[in-house]
Amino acid sequence: MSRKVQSTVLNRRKPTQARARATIESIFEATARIIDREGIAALNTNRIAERAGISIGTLYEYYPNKDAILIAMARRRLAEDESSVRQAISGLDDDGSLVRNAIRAMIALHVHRPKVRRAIMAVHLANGLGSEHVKPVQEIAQVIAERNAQLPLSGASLFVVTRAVVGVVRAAFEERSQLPGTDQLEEELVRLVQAYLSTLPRANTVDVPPSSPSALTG
Amino acid sequence: MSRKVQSTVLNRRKPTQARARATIESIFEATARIIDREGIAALNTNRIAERAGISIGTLYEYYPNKDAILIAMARRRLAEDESSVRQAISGLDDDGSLVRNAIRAMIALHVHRPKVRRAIMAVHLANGLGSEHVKPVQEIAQVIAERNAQLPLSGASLFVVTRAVVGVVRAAFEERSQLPGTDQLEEELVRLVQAYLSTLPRANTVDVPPSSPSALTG
Amino acid sequence: MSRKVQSTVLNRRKPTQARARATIESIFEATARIIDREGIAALNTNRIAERAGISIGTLYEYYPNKDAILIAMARRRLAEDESSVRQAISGLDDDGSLVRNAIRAMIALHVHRPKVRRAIMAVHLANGLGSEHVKPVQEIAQVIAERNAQLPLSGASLFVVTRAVVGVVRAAFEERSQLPGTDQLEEELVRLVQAYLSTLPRANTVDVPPSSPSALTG
Amino acid sequence: MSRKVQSTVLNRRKPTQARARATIESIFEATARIIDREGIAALNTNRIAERAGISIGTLYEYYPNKDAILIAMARRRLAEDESSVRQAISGLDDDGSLVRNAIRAMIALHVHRPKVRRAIMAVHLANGLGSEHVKPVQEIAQVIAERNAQLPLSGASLFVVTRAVVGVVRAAFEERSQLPGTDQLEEELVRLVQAYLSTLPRANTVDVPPSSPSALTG
DNA sequence: TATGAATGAGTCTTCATTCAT
DNA sequence: AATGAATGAAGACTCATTCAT
Repeated sequence: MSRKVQSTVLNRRKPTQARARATIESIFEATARIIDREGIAALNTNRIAERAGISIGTLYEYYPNKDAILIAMARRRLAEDESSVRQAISGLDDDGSLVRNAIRAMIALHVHRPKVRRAIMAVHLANGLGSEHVKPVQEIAQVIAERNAQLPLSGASLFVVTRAVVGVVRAAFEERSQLPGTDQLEEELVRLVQAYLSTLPRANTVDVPPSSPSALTG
Repeated sequence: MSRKVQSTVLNRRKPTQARARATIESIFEATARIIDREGIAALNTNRIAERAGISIGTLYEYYPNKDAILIAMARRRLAEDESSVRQAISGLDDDGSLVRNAIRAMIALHVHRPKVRRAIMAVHLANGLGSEHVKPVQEIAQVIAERNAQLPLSGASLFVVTRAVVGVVRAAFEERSQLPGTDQLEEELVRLVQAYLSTLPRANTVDVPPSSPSALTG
Repeated sequence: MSRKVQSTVLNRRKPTQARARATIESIFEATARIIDREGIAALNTNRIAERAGISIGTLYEYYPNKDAILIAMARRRLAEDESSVRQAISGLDDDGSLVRNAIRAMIALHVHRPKVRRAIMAVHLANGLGSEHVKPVQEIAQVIAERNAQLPLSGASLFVVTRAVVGVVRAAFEERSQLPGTDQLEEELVRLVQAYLSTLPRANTVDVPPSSPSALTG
Repeated sequence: MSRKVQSTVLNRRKPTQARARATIESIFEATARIIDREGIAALNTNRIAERAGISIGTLYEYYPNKDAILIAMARRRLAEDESSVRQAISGLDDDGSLVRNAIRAMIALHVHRPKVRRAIMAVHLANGLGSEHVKPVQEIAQVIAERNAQLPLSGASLFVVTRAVVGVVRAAFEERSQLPGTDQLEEELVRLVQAYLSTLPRANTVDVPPSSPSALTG
């Protein structure tokens, strides 16, 4: 991305970077649209380039291979997910609304193109990037842990709440059947998390210890 | 039509059926091994035939295309899963061990070649067979519901416990990180389910919160 | 067909031969039906056997390969064609009805499954059996020549009338458009042949010298 | 986008188009050669690409499948045929030479690789393109009709002359036997057509029987 | 004679990727 | 940087034919 650092004015690269960003955006958008409408089996680099309005050569100027595109999309999504949830719980105190807000934010993440999310996350995982997958979760957990010093969320417990929520949300969007609507889903998930946390051995007397909603994975 | 006229008319075709079953088995096993060792990207019909010790023509004698093999495997697995969990909870009363046993059985299902399970279930799902996917869960739920007449498990609640457990178990075997071992996993899941169920509005006064949702999918 | 000549009574093979004839018939019929309904591209030996109600092994007991079946069909048809036309003109004198009857007979040949006729004749031709293709024509020509000693039908003239009629009839059944019906076709063909023959240099004074209708090819 | 900026904008793509034309030509030529030398059974896309000196990928860049190549060849041939015959009769008056010239032109069409012509036309027909097949004939007929306003060529008559000529010419090149040479063929065909036309009911008193039916098909 | 499971060479076709312009 | 024609390895699938029973 920066091999040929030009010696000229700094703002001369701005248009270029802006253009690059636009190109990347069009690649991502084209990829997402194809997955969403035609399925991942119909995804190929030539088609991506075509739909993105660029040449196949240009595509390879930006990404060395097909998987790189999906992985980049997954990474960006993961980052966005983390910041979304972070923002949703920012400024919130440990008053019970923390869990609810985190859950609501997580559900919101899955509303948009769940098929695409699944596809890019699958590739991300299949490429051995499982660790990156979990990182955002971990980090959100830290935030929450800092705010609830007295909550001794063990690794196992954290894992369980976290994946339980993710699993339910994912399933809700995958199985487009007559299953719970978004609101009811939120209600039940909050109940699930609260119930689970309330059974955890407590360090002290805090009443309602919230959880790590996080678990942005998949 | 001659030479080896077998004793009965009935077993006249038995050797053929036995052979067919063996061939199918070898196809499944070869497929599983390839997925497990080389990843699903390395899976192709020629290789399956080769590893199965049959010709590519014979392979297509049994299955019309590659996906058909994966789908057949998924279906068989789903059936086996259902019967495993059914058996695990058979004869159990609603004394709390029901939930634990169901969960233990479900965890056990994922121990064996989780990578293969994921791959075949993904194809199964991707081929629009989501309904078949959910059926076993539904059926196990019936069994449990019959045993706990007073438990008013709403559709949404059933969905949530069910998918929560599945989600956690799946994640545990997918993310091969420093996550909970099998025993701890069981412990936490039982806690999760019991806690959730105990918060549900009850029809009557029964103490023990029942129901293993099982959720054998995925 | 007679490797193992049994030493027993002669009429013992009769049922066998009858059965063989029936089998061949079923093979021909199955082949024709497939070509007619699904096109020659859909024709394969396994399907022929299946539709004929015999095993693929039995099929190869009768014909050494796929083309042999088509060639046998073509030969049989050619023979039938010849005898049909022969019969149509048998006993007819050179009174003008000869041409008409021969033409009518030829048109009749094409009414039944023209698609099949085309397919088998193409294979017959493609296998270098062009000479057999022409033979029936030649033979009918002899018959006619015998009856019209004074008509000096040169080889070229014979070829031309013959193929002209065949060409028109074939086209009429191939191009299923709004083209002439069978009756009008006959009328025009008779006119064509009569007109052509009347221009030929004559040996003597005969008024209306008819032609060789024959040309059963294709 | 740079380096060799060609003079005009227009010819900017000309080299590309010229190359494309050359590639198509090489595909056609390779296909024709294979059919001619090894028969249509030996024709496959890999071999076409090889003989054409291009990669199989490039072949599919130009044509989506094997039949498309044959159909394109047939269409081009049909167009060439039409223009050849049109040119042969252009400027000719209705003096008898019109028929002879049209026939001569039609015979000429079949001199070059009749085997190839047959093969591509068969595929063209088999793909339900029969209407295209007949169109050139129809159009030439119009030209002739315009020049012989008083000739009331009925649909049936037109069909008959037309297919008769085509049938004879085709047979002459298909059956490579001891049949008429090109010159004699022309002679006989002219005689055939003239004779037939002279028997048609005439609108008025014109002596010379006109009309080359042409019939470029097949 | 009949059977039909098994064979595997042969084809078609796709698509990620390269590179000359 | 951008282009897009060309590449060809790879993979899905067919079907004529064989042969053990």
